[in-house]
Amino acid sequence: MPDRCVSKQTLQRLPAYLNYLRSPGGKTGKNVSATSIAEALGLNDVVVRKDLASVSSKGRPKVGYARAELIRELESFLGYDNSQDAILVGAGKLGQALLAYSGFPQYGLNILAGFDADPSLAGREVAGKKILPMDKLPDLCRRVGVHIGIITVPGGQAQAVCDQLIDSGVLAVWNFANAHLQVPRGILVQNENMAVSLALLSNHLRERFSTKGGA
Amino acid sequence: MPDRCVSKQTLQRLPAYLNYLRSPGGKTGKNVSATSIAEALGLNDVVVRKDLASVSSKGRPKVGYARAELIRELESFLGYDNSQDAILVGAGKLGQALLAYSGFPQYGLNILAGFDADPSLAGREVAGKKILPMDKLPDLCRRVGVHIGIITVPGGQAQAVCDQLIDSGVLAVWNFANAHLQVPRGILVQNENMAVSLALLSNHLRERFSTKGGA
DNA sequence: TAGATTGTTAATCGATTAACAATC
DNA sequence: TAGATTGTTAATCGATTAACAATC
Repeated sequence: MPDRCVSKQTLQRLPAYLNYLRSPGGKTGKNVSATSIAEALGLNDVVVRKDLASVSSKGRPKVGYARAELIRELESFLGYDNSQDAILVGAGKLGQALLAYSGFPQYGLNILAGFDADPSLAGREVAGKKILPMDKLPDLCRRVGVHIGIITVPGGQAQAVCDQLIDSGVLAVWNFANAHLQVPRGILVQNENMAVSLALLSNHLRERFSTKGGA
Repeated sequence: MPDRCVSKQTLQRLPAYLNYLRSPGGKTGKNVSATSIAEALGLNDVVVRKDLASVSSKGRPKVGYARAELIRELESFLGYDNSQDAILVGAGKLGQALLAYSGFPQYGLNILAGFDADPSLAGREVAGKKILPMDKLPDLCRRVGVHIGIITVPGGQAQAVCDQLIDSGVLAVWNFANAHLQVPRGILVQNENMAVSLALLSNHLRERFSTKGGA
């Protein structure tokens, strides 16, 4: 069995491999080599080979990997074939967009419901998903065994919501709020931080212009 | 003047420092030390000190940094005080949510308009922002000098949209589509890839349960 | 002064890359 | 067989951490 413990870097590249293998744009033979994936994605081929080795052990010299099987192995490794239940807190614009996004099941995420502190939102539905009042949260989480919580509240409320989620049994938090969340050991916070992305974009533009102007 | 060329890792941490300094939760003295920031965010203090040194040179032994000035320096370094124009392509659910998001100006991003290939969307407004047909894109970008393009179309269309953006003068692409984009040298693609985040969440849960079950 | 804090220089760690042996 | 491709072992690179000197 391949090693289940991979580096964060590897884990971040695996979805790109899967995406490439699924895309109709790529080469369409029965087999696919790490080398060709590397070339298509602009990566070093040894990196790809090492990454694939942690997901599959079916690579054959000269032949490569069986495309269909590698896809299945990646999907399984990434948990796409084993859906996890999640709940979302904060049914504002972003929260509703996520509730309505139909692509998550494909990635093994099943959002059961949204929660919001605003009582006027309670009872509404977004894309067939109920928005419930906050006091229903602990019960639902514990009863169903929800382990993933999605935070889409304003930054100031994020920590309180996070604490509540963890109290209710959540083990992994997907945080869209611009806040640093304090959590106990063993709980994962995955920040989807737009401010970080924007900083990288802005820095790229500044560097480009300063280079052009300077040299 | 502090060094303008910082590592990607540093750049990713700077917004967290700024966020912490702005937050009312933190200590509220006139001065703030790298050590205290490090402690609050769970980072090594030398990392924070090195990061801050690339943004400011006003740190004083025993005293630390003047909070207000450090905030200004971070904002300036991150480009929050120097807004960049952007356009968005793909006015579906996610696209509309981003168009409507009122927090971007705070981060120096100003979305001028949305574009969509669907003619039935053209002419609509979302939060005061026009949705325009695709054929208006090149002209607007060039006329205004837009350098940032946001892609929120389905994966299959992302590369074509990306090419069009670059043709129209865009230098940095913020890609929300699940697709690997091929771009010429000098163009930045910043992927906001939900699949990657979900992979990290899913992996955490798997590891937690396998550890619990195994040992 | 004494001690907290800064900034720097050296050591450690981990990831990437390069070189190579194994194999279909 | 020959050559493409895999997987592994060693070398390189960069980031983090540790140790230390400087200073208000």
